[in-house]
Amino acid sequence: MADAAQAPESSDMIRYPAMGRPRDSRRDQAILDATLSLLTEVGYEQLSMEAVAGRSEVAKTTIYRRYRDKAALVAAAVRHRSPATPAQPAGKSLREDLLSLVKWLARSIAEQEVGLLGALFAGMRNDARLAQEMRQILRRDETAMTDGLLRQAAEPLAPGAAALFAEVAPAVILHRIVVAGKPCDAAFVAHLVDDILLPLMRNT
Amino acid sequence: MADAAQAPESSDMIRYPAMGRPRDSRRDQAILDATLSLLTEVGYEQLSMEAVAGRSEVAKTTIYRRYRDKAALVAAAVRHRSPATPAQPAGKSLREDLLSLVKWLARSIAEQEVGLLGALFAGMRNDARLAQEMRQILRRDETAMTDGLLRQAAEPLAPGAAALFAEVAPAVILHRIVVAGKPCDAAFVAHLVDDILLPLMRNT
DNA sequence: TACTTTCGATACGCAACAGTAGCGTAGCGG
DNA sequence: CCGCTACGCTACTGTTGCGTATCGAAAGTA
Repeated sequence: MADAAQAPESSDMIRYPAMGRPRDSRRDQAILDATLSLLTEVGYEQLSMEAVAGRSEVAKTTIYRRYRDKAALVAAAVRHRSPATPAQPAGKSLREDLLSLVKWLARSIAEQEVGLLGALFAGMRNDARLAQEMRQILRRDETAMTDGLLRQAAEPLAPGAAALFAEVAPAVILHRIVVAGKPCDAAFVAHLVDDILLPLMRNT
Repeated sequence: MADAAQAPESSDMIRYPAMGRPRDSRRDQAILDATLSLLTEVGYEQLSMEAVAGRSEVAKTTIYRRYRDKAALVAAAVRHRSPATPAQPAGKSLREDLLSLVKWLARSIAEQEVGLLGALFAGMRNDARLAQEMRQILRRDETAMTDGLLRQAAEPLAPGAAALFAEVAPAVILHRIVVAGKPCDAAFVAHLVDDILLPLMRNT
């Protein structure tokens, strides 16, 4: 049992053998970290196994001993990604809660999720399974966030309000970053909260 | 003057010489059409010059005679794209107008813009100029749409209402298609109009 | 110690693709 | 007719990148 916990063995990972020299778990970690960071930086197509090997300071053979091919490696890295939960603010007022939540969300999307989304766009044509996996990951973050909002809100919220928030806030932020190409500064965050989110959530 | 009109010569195009056999404009058209359709199908990275040559039934040399490289070809194709304006509905009620407009917008995004956005994601890292060009194209469609809405609306609209529509509607549609991975069916269109857009625009 | 497996290093084989070059032919203008 | 260019075709160079093979050394286990 304890041994099994030390060898996580995601479903994409090639089975760990019982005999001989054991694998180095620090190399497991280094490979996944390098894959994830490169994925967000350059996207799926531009991600090369050689680059992963270089950044993780590991021989290419060491990667292929663990993962069958590039798709399996990327899937494992995405699955391995830590959830990234927002700091829960002490709910003083609904507006303050939303402001801090949207500010965190904008940072999170700009820094990480845009890269993942690029990979999603590119990969969804070639590998539907990988695309589905990424959608799951992205949704996991968003639901974790709205759950916290619903639990700690300063005002009692209608059940549909949190769902509306989850539907609208990430969408508008993403659209601004990618399509408009403008930064999500403090003015934009305030605009999103005051002109869009608060009217919607109070109206429900 | 008339001759200049027949030879559009976009800025990415290699200059058309004054002597010798003239270029065939049908080949110009076929090259740009093939490039654009392939771009929306497979994205920028996966777009190969060989595929463009094959689909347009043109030799690869004929492409390189016109465009310096792949980036110039794609930029010219994107710039050449026709605006795709929505059918303007006879404004019976604001809700009807919004329903038909959102329905058209959802179809348009699902069929074309997702592919262009994929190219945008991929290209924005390698070629900032190309990314800027694509943003311009995408915005051109959206502003054309909101202008029509503001002009023909059944109810008088606040000046901020059309801007809110342009900011929220494409964002939520895109988010649903890409992140949620669900189709924009009639139920979703009604939900978007009744639960999000109408409350927002009436409140302004 | 014998056996098994990991790990790094390097070199491959293979395919895809960008971009170029040369050749022969087809059109257009002077 | 002559000069110029477009066009298709084929072949070619150079690069990139996936995935494999091999070898020797290291590190566990029986």
